[in-house]
Amino acid sequence: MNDYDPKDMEPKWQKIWEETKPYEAKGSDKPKYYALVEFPYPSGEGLHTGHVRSYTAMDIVARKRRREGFDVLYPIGWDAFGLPAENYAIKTGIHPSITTQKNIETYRKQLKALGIWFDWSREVDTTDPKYYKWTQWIFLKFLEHGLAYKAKTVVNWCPKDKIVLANEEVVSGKCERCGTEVEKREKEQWMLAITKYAERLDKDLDDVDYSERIKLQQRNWIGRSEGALIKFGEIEIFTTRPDTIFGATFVAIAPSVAKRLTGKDFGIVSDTDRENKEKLGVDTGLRVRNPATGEDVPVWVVNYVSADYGTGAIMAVPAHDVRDFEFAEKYGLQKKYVVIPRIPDLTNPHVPGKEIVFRNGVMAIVRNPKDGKIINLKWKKQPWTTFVMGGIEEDESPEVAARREIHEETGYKNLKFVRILGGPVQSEFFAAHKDLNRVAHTWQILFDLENDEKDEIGEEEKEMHDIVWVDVEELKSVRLSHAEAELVIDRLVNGEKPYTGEGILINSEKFNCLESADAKKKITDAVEGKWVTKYKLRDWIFSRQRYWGEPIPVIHCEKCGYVPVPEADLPVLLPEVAAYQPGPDGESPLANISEWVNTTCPKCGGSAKRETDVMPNWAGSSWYFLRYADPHNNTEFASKEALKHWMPVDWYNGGMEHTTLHLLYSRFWNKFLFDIGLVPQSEPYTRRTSHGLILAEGGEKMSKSKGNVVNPDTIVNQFGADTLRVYEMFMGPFDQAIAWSEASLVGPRRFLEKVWRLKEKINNKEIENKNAEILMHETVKKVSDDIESLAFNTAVSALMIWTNSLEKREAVSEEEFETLLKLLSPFAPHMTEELWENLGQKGSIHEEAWPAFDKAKLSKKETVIVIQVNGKVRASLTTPSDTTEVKLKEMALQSPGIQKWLEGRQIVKFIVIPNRVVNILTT
RNA sequence: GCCGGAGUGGCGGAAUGGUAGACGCGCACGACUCAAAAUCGUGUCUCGCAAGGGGUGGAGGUUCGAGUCCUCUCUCCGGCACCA
Repeated sequence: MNDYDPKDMEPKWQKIWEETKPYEAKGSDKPKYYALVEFPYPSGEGLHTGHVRSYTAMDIVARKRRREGFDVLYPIGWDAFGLPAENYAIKTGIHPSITTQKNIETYRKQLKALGIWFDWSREVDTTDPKYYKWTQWIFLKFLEHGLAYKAKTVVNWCPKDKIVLANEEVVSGKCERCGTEVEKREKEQWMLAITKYAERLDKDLDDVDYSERIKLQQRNWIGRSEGALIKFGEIEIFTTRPDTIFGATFVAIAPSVAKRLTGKDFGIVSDTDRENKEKLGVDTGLRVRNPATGEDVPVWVVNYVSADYGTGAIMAVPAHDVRDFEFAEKYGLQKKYVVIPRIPDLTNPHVPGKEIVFRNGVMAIVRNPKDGKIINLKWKKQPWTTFVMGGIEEDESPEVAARREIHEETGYKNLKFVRILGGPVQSEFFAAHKDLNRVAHTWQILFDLENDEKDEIGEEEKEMHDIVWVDVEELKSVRLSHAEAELVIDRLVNGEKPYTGEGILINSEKFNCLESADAKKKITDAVEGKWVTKYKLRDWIFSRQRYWGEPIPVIHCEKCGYVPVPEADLPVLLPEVAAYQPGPDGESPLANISEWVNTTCPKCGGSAKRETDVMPNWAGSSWYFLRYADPHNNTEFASKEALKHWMPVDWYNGGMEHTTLHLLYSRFWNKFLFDIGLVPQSEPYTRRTSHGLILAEGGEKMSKSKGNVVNPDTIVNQFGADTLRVYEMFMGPFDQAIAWSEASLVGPRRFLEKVWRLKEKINNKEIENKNAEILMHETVKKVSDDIESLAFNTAVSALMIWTNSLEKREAVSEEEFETLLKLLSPFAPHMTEELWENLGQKGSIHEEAWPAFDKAKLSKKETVIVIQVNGKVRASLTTPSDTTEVKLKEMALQSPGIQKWLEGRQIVKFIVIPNRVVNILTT
């Protein structure tokens, strides 16, 4: 009975498909569909479960598309340059290409055993000279258009291994291999000017269908921001907050900028890439003019400004920037408040039509240092509790005003000024006792009581309020009648923090009372600054001092400089080396082969040296999707016709971890090739989605070192490829990380067995009844829709529900069974093909048209209506669909068990939502 | 610190503002069996004998009705991080 056995069935069909090649893209007249997954790095560990997740998902999409009438391209290849093969070569002396080819063989076998229908005739391999010839060729195009250049950059250097390390080889500042502390070294490197494309890489995201989190992550990475370039004397600074310029009390510059300016080394090292680094700085002695205030301000060299963002110089505004604040506190530099928050009192808002009256005020926080208690005033005629407060008179400083108010309102006279709590705020409220709308700029000042000595206060004041002493904890629960109470208490408890938000300008001469947003450009204009856009994105360091990569096709000649290798001489082949160790000065191992390095200059014919750096392993993957269109072309990287036919990629699925590097790099290459007229679209991918990580059973990351890696082969052997595929689709939402669960695999396996057994129930009768037919059409719709929205888990669930229902029946019609198989076939291609054959069908189920649903057959005859009384479910009712409201009301009242809820009550209202709910509201 | 995402049974997870827990795993009981496995059936949020009550991290709010919308808050995950 239970004779479902994938062991023979799966290899059998794989062999047949291998021979009939149903998966090859034809380039026919049918509409094209290009489905793409990230090609794997063929590591020694073999395929992992994450590959299966992504590849199966797109396999399902690709199969569905084919059956919807598309000519589908779903290719695969190998991103085969990379460190593991090279490190293995250093250890064993085995050439990386041998290791790589062996691994590719394994991957191929594994992928085929999963029944994924890749177009194997279009395989690409980035390490194949026929492929990397064109990677080199594209590099020469970059060079030709001035987008590849040499520059000195800082690299990670392991002094023991004498090797330049990739960032991923540096683990908490140490060499991953030998544990030696990594040093920073300057080195001349090839760069690609991706920053020239920053604006378009950002803006063009508007027009592509990437999931929001992908777009967001790319935008953050590109880091567009607008701001002003403003000259402080000879120093030009960049700021996004020109509205705070009146508070710029010094200028901070990066060490290299200081050196350039003064020729001196101040012993400060720029260290902007380490977290929680203590801020350090030295006064250069230079003074420059703040163009807004006209005052001279000091110039400091600091370690927290980096030379390569903006201009390497900033105007420091301690009152409104956390970093400047921290630095100014440490070195005792001046702080000036120029932007204050607007705090409208929501419980007591401005009354429209009433006069608006402005005042400068103070709020005095009077503390008894003995017990830490604070004075509150409890007002007698108004429901208010406040601190001591009042207006600042002409010629008064805030402190003097505060002392006067304290004396008037409390009688205390011996007070010690402690500190200003923070910058003033603008509160906006309706002053009921004066019948006016108040806009107040209020300083908060903390005083300690020196002693109890106090004068008698006036009768008038006494009548107004009582004095209450409250400790800080209680303060939080007192409902203080200040809009800014929360801010003030925070400043009192946690100390001052700079106000970095936008707000209203003060102390800014003619710009006072403007809003920040408004003031930014006005001030920039006034100081003759320039409004500019900046990006965080940096140019791409394109050199690697390694062996296993594409040689950079450039020759250096003493006379002619850097000369591109002529196109006819491409590819520059990776030479055989005796050892894979780096060169004596950390160069690539290629530097050790003098007969390869020494060559002649293509320009002047004199002696010259080859570039020994190779490309990063991001190079080959930056354009592989183009090569798939025309993988065997020997004269072009891909023909224009082929590109025009297949590009753009309609749907590209891959890992979230490639969002910022690979995805951005490949968009950049594609845009460049578009600009020089070699590819047809500016954006390579129409739609991009990401699958979630598959974690190990305990929720940790799978890793070789933890020994918790699940090998797909084991699962295929034990359960079959179809079960593995269905399981991975069913396990949870596709875009979320999820833990592997061996125990849960039996569910999908049982489901497939159940489908398998259904064949016993087939007869040729019509579909049994209307409900069965509805379920069929519902399932067709649900599965079709869910595949499009990557909701594979609920698609499988819908198939299970239908299967369970069919299984309970005596007999199943042929139409139902065939439809079920068709829907299931992209998920479980082998067993459905087998069952299809058993049915006596000619040809492959995978060539059958995708099932369509009939909209008219989706609507149910009967609907369950929920009856609520006062929002609580009290009964339910099966009614013909689309019963009218009036009828529903009637039926609801008559339905059993409802009357008792209505006894002794008056019905106030009916809420009737047809086909859903009747809610009866009573008194 | 900043920017995202997520918190629902024993577990993975469902749920256009309309019966919370679909589907699957696990578990319990039953059928079949000499027995077991497999399979099938029934049950499985929680308190309660029941009638009913409570329940989607927590506190408020909007609504006839909130897992879903709004405000605040806690926790976890991801990304960026002295970016001016």
